[in-house]
Amino acid sequence: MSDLRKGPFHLTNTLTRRKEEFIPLRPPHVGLYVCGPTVYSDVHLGNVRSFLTFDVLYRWLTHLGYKVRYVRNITDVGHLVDDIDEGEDKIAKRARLERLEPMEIVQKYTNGFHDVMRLFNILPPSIEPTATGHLIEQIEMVKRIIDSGFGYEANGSVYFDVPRFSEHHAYGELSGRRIDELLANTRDTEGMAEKRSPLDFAIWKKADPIHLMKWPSPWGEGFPGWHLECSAMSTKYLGRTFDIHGGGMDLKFPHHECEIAQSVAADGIAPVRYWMHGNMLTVNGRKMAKSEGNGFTPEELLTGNHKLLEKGYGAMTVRFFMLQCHYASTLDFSNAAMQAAEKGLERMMAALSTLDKLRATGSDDAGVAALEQRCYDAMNDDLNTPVMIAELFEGVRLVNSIHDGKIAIDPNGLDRLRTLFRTLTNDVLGLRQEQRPDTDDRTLDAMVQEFIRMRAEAKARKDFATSDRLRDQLASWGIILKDTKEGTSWERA
RNA sequence: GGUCGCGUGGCCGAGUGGCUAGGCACAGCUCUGCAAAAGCUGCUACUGCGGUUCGAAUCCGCACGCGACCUCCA
Repeated sequence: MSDLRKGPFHLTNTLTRRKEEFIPLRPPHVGLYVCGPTVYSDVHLGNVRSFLTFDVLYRWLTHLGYKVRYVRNITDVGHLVDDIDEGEDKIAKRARLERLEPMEIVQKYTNGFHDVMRLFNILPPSIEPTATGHLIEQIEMVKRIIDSGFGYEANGSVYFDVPRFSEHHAYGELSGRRIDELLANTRDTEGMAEKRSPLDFAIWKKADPIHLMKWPSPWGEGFPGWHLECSAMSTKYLGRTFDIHGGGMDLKFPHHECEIAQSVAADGIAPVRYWMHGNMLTVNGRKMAKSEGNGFTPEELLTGNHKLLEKGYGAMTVRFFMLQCHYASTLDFSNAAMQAAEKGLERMMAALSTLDKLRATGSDDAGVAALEQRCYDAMNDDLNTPVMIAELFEGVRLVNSIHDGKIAIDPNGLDRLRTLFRTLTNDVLGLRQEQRPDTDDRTLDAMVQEFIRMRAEAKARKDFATSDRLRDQLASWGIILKDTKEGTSWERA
């Protein structure tokens, strides 16, 4: 944990709405829970942003030396489509539409989700539990809630008694809601006859005979309520109280508010010490969402085959683009911003490989120690990736200047610079060279190298007409040559 | 309607009561046979109107504009 000396880590706790020093319950262990996807359709770029935010958190905590148990669930049952009482399970609905067994839907979109996570270099969690795999834990939790007096059964379903709970505990603390205001804003209570209050939410739902996904329980055949799985599974793997719970801003209410209420009701203790919420990705100022129809899938992003996309963009470009904005701010997607990110990432990755060629000839560290400290300060200040990236660009300038012989650095400084750069860009930010199938193609590379050789020969005999013709020919195929002291390299336009 | 948040230079986006990120774009210069790449230099912004202060983009109030949540959503 030597890195912890570089300063305390602060993060914004959305429960207190303040930036707080992060002190784990049982150092060096950290318990982290993040709400995962509901696997009934393809993930879109907005989802990716959220998982990316917590990926960086996970990477940073790990880098600081903490032993992180990172739990991110797969929701494979429980979300209703329409109204609270009349709705159909999302996965069951999808299964009906696609004429598949519900678990086929679950598997299909879970696989897709994992593919996307890999594409964006988002690390897998330590545990990835599913709701259907934890029915017993959920049923037990419902029992505890009933026993504590905050749950009641009605016609085979079990509801959480919000008004009663709020008489004893602070319901609405996380999202800043007041129960009387919530009641005043309640819409029509049609079809909610079973519930004592419109604010109550289902923790167990009775399944009608044709329902596809259902399990036996003390209250009859049914399925767990939507908020329950996170509470049950976080308790199982991280304990009744754990360090950090993350999720998208849009889950704050009611999902996370309900989680708190359930845990307090069942176990008598607040489940989470630090709540973290990532902000939304927007398109033309509007939240990217399935329901808005303004989302696109990673595949469309890569191919550029979508009306919002002027061209295709690599996964690493997107990752870099997102990291240039603080996680708590909204980020607007635009082609101009993506193209700027593409250029910036290229420059940074180029510096990373230039680093290998540098030689230490100086007598001091050229400011590397100070640069390192600024990078750590930025990350320790609520994961301020945009500021750290700004510092890294100062590092890029330093690398290039050393390469050009304009600045000298001593061996220790160079070592430190290499370690710093590789660690922060690869391990912490999770950036790597964009996977460009074309440039990885050995045949293509061999062909281009032959052109480069022919051009070098032409240049050697000052036949610039020929050398330029070769270069222009490559350019017309989208291959750009770059002459350096070490020779000529190439890249895709 | 209720709650919360935002409004920064051509674009994207950080940010602290005073010293005023970074990327992209643009312009000039250096290097180079030319170009690209790289380096250097320039471009000095903070919605409007009041107020607090020696001093505010940063604090307070009002106005305007935008968004999120209040129903599933990362």
